[in-house]
Amino acid sequence: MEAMPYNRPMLLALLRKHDISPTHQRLEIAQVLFRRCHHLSADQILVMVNKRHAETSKATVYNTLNLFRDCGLIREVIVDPKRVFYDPNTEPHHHLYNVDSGEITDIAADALSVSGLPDLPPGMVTVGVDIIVRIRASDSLLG
Amino acid sequence: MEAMPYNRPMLLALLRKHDISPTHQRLEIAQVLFRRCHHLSADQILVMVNKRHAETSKATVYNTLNLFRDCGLIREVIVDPKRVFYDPNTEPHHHLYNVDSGEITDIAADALSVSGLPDLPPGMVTVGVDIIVRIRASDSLLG
DNA sequence: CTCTACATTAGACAAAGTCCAATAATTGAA
DNA sequence: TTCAATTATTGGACTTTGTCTAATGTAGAG
Ligand SMILES: [Mn+2]
Ligand SMILES: [Mn+2]
Ligand SMILES: [Zn+2]
Ligand SMILES: [Zn+2]
Repeated sequence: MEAMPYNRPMLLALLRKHDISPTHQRLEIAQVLFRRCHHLSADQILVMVNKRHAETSKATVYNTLNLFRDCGLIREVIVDPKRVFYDPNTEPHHHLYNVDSGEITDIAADALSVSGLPDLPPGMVTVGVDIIVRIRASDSLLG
Repeated sequence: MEAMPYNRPMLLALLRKHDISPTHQRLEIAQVLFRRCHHLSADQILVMVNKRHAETSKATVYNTLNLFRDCGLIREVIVDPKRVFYDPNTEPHHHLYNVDSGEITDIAADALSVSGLPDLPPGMVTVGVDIIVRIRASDSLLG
């Protein structure tokens, strides 16, 4: 896994490499996504990006996340029916999901192996294999 | 895996066993869920249950699905950010998800093995491991 | 600097799901 | 069987996540 780009020049180069016009808003959103390698929802990103000055709209956050996703810069993590999380790590990997807190943690793909995947129907191809390990505190309700 | 209950008496017994009052609406919903062992969304169930006569409200469908889920009669399948699917098969198993058509197919748990799951943080316990194999037609866009 | 293509925006809209307070059904005890 | 108490159902308001649109703003090639 390569290092994440931290600073403006690196982010700018990253966007240019993907033929994305590096607007102010896109750079701000990229910075939030790539600086700390977290799993964030659109709403969390909207708040973070407008922390200093309100300068990015909800529509732009969604536009940008969809653009970055389509370009393969980020990927979606579907673990919570209430909202999508965006993951700056596009290397194959899996997730630990704390169902109480909502916290999402990476599991390296090479730490983990799956065998016995079924043959696909003819003419079908695998887009990806997502493994989600749902965890909770052992003393929480039901425990 | 045991056979699914088809008819009214069996469904009635199933609900009673879980201390669920077997109302007309709950029996209709159970019948839709258990008769054909599909993965259905709340909206699909609402439509199916009201096919003959409109007799069950949206609120009741959601109430009932949440009740059945809390009782362990069904489980949720989280693969599509747009809606939850409900699965009458609560045995451990995994899913093939056709991202184009939305079709969900079961993968038997014993067909498949995962090794290398990480140690959990102390005091944490696994609720479940979900594996989703996302597939599409090899000649679809991008293919 | 100008022009054009592209990006951003507010706010309307849509869909999934929850909540509420009024009504209706179920149930078990009398 | 009756009846009161409990529990379930309901329409519709509400919330949240996300998309769309048409008006405005901006970037950057020439
Ligand atoms: Mn939802
Ligand atoms: Mn959604
Ligand atoms: Zn991740
Ligand atoms: Zn299933």
